[in-house]
Amino acid sequence: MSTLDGKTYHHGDLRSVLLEVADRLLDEDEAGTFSLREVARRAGVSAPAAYRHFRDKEALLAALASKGFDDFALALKEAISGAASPLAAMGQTYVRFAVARPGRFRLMYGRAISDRSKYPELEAARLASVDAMRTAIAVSPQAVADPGVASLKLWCMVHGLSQLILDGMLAGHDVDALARAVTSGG
Amino acid sequence: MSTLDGKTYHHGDLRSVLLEVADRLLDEDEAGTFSLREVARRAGVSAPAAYRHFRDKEALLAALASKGFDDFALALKEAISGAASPLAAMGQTYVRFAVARPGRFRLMYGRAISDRSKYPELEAARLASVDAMRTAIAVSPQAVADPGVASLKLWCMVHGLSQLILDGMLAGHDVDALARAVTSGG
DNA sequence: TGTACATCAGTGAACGCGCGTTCACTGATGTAC
DNA sequence: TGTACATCAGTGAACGCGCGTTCACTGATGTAC
Repeated sequence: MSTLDGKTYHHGDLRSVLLEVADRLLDEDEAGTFSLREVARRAGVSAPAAYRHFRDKEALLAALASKGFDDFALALKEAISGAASPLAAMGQTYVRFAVARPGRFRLMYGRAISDRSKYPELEAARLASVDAMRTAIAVSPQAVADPGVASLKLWCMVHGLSQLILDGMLAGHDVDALARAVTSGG
Repeated sequence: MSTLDGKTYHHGDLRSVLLEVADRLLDEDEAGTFSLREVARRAGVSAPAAYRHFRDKEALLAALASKGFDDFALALKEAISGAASPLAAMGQTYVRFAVARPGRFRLMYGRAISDRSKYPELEAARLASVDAMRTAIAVSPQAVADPGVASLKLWCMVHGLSQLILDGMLAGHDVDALARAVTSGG
């Protein structure tokens, strides 16, 4: 049952392994254009094996993106809670998250998944991260006239900054400094 | 020399035609993943013919993106000049430009062109549009403490908003209203 | 005005590639008795 | 404890596809004399 390298014919936890491998591939191939075959290859498994665990390639990407949003929401919540300036903390965390793993961020927000409504858990995970951002406004010590507009602005600002950095439009600038400038009051 | 449909063996202006066709394709295929072959097909020409006019597929994309930034800079300048609120005008124009033709916007700011430094005219065109944005701050009647930070914020905000709209994260909202909210003072 | 010739801008065929996915299959596992 | 059998989770081969690009070519054009 066990082969020399400890693998069995039945893999045991192939689904997790495929997700891990794909997640790592996102760092090599930021466009997220890696192939299912490549994922299977690196997992040491034949390509069709993947179809035991995912309906198709997009389903794998969706699972990956969901995980991304889960991590994202968690990171945002942690950063916000107890921070002297929740806005700044949130902004910095947002941008750092994007910059740390551009491929993952692009997958989360990009159009690689054509119809997000097919993946309810993905939408749920995404909304949890939106919620975390709203919280940053709500718990902010600065009084805000219109929380709705304020959080929209904040979101646009940190998202725009992240995208511009990822797309190389702000090369040569310090990421944290940019994030700080953008979330500074006013 | 003339065939029935008015075409000659030597096309005359194939380069322009290819660019036009590709530009139109950007509207059908927002990801910009259309193939060179498809462009040639629609231009009524064999695929290799394109190589008389572009080094490779990326060169065609770069030419397309350059044209996009030219149009963009022009639109921004026009919107700003003489506007009561240059900031709002600029923001609205930015977002409208993105929303009007998502494929083109994505090509301009995305990573379809892997090494932008290979296309100096593309960078020049892009910088012209950045300049237009700086102008919006400079000519703004509101006094601004730090024009550098202010224009960074503005840019991030309108770019982020554009991206979020294009990525379907703000479905159901009115684009102009969003743009107005985001560029409103404060 | 005619002609020889270089050059330009197309052509169809082909190369090599890797993809997503399906198929019929087989080895491994778990369970009922 | 043994065994028959259903089910699960892999396999290799294959399908059909379209891609970017190169090749040797040919038809069209422009120019020098």
